[in-house]
Amino acid sequence: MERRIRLRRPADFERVRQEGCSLSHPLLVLVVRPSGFDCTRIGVVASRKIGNAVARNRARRLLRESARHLYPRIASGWDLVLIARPMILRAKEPQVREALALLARQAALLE
RNA sequence: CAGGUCGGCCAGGCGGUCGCGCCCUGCAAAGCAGGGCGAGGAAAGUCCGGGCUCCACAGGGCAUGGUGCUGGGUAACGCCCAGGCGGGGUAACCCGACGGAUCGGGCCACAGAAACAGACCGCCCGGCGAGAGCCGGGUAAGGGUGAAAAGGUGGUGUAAGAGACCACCGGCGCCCGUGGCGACACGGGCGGCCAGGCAACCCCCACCAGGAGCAAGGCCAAGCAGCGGCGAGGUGCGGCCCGCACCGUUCGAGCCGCGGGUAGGCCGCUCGAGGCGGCGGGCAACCGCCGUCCCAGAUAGAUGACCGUCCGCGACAGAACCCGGCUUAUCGGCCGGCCUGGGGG
RNA sequence: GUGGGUGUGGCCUAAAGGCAAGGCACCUGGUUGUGGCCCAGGCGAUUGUGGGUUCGAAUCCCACCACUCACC
Repeated sequence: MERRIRLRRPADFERVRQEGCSLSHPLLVLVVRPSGFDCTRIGVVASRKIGNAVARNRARRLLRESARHLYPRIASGWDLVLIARPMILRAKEPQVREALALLARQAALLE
């Protein structure tokens, strides 16, 4: 997933998590807020609760890969933050993608 | 063959599709195309040591902290190598904070007479007493206590005894000789056995250490607003004092409280005490010379997903300025040296 | 990145190198018509883990683990 469509700055993360709406699933949490631009940007978070550095990297990679496959079908003009939950370490990529698609449909971002 | 011990190495492979970061080249550019590179042996814990950067410059004294057999290696070390000594193991081999207890202070619970100073039961002598025994003195062999109580055996000696004396053995101190750079070892002589342990208690001795840390430090851009109180000292060095320098005591350094602004980008940023190969020196750690290679540089933080296939369904685990060590975690596999036991030729 | 702190029964705290103490909780009995309060008795500890120093370690030293705080 290219960096230009990623959330980068700490202030962006702070704004989305303060002002956005959140939807949860056992594997992850999705936070949504209108971006004010045409494009949609996505940020990925794994806290120390997930585990050590290897586990946190694994969780972020799963979320990024799922978002990459779904990105063309997601509506434009939103900022998304994906937060990993501990259960995600036991899942494989298609399950994570399915969970993300479910949350995106609930948020009316996906068809 | 079995068991042990020491050392070194590997860390799923191959093929395909989609995807990520950096660098180079081409195109005028957003970008696209091609090529190259892309986590570890511990990247970890942050327990030590250095490089690098800033703190204006260096000095003296007192503290504080660390290390602790000897020699060597190294940029340096609390690391490594070799050796000595002590301990463990049949052995290969492993382990060791391993300087000083007559400078001084402190501690050694309980038990025990007594924990570094003395005598409870004993033994012996003298006196008293009809006697049991009592009093005074000598003694430290035997008993008892304890983790620890004036070296062991045999003799001489004695009232009873005792290194009081003698022989041998063991330990300690001093002196001399030999070997070794040295720690130390071996041999000889003398001395008295005056008599403990703990310095991972203070301490003494020797050696070492200025402070902070890449959020160091430098550049660019953007933004802002002051007010009130205390006030003669404050800052540069971290602990203190001296010295030196700077700012300040009318125009107010600094501190405290309230309030206001920013949290973007670039450099540092990877070529290094570097890897590999050869030759030479050294027992080794390691060093020198020559050749050759370029091997992550991210900044919400790049290595992943899916499919096929093989083995045994693959552990611990992710660079964040860089190196040298230590320690800890780790499924399993491969190679080699040595030791012990058994069997065969 | 740097520098501190803590770890003791289920919980909260004690303990100058010498038998790990107390309160709450829990259990049993008493008191009461019943429960609480109260009284008596009892159970319950690898002192975070592993080594070392010492005759002897919760205490001293080293390494590790977990939690936690402060600063930039």
